[in-house]
Amino acid sequence: MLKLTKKADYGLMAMKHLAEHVDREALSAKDIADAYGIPPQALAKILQRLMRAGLLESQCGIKGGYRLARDPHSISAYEVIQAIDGPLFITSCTTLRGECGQSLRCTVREPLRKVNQSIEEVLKRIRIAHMREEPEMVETKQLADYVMIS
Amino acid sequence: MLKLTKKADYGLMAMKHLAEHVDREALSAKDIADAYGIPPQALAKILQRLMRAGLLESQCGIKGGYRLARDPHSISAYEVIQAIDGPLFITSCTTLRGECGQSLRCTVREPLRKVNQSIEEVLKRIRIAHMREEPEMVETKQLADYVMIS
DNA sequence: GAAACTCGGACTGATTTGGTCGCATATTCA
DNA sequence: TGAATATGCGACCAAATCAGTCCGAGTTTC
Repeated sequence: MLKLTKKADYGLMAMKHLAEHVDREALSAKDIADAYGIPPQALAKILQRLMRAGLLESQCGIKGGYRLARDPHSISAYEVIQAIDGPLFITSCTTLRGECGQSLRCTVREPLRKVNQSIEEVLKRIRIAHMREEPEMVETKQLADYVMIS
Repeated sequence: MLKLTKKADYGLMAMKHLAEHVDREALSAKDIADAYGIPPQALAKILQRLMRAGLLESQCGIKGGYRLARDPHSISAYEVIQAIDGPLFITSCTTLRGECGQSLRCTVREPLRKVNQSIEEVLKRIRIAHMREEPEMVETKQLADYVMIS
């Protein structure tokens, strides 16, 4: 129903948290989990995925933990979500190979692919450094005026 | 993982099909299902939902079927999806009541709500009358320039 | 060497999704 | 009038996905 998984939510929260503490030492998965009431083991696996995707640096051992691998201004929500949940497609029939196995005569695939691109672009524009409770975004109504004029 | 359900896909295909045959008699669920290889019973239930949402008119009995209740230019993809899958939220914690039961200190809810609005607007702009294989859409890259300038 | 971390697969229960079945009602037409 | 063909709707089931736990590693610090 067009929603993010909880894992993706957790991942975004963790990344935002790390972005707000770039100065500090590395933060452990438990530290972050406790701060938001997230199940620690669940968050641990999520952070490992973000690590493997190159978004985080990790340090093993006591005093270890995670740290952003890049400037928080350069990390998009899209990257975080994709690292956790894999590639996102709005159409349920689309696969990585790009084809629609189910209905050969599917006629909505192409228009929805465009929608998919729009959503991707929106998510790519959102950087974790910008995620504040009151983000300075251009009113979304305005943006809509630039889509589907045809 | 941010994807439409198959039911929503089917619904959009059916609506598009009906939009292309406004001139004809009412089309039965089976007619449409056969045209795209959709399980007839599954599509029947979807069409009933679209009917209850006021997007379709139905006629019982032999020679019966479905017909668009409104001008296809006035029906958005958003309406179709919402009629089938219910209200869509990008955040997994958001409920109809608007609150995040899980993590009280959830800090990404507000930024994601804005993303949600953007997606809604995009889907509302897409009318089923416009859904062609090669839709005339403004390049999505352009639209992204209007989001998140902060 | 103990403590506190990360690393990663295996596993389980809950929820959602995709689809079917059956029965009731409505309409057409012979 | 009654058979054929529609919609209307709830119940049901199997498969997939999601959310979360468990456990046994390896690493670093002290």
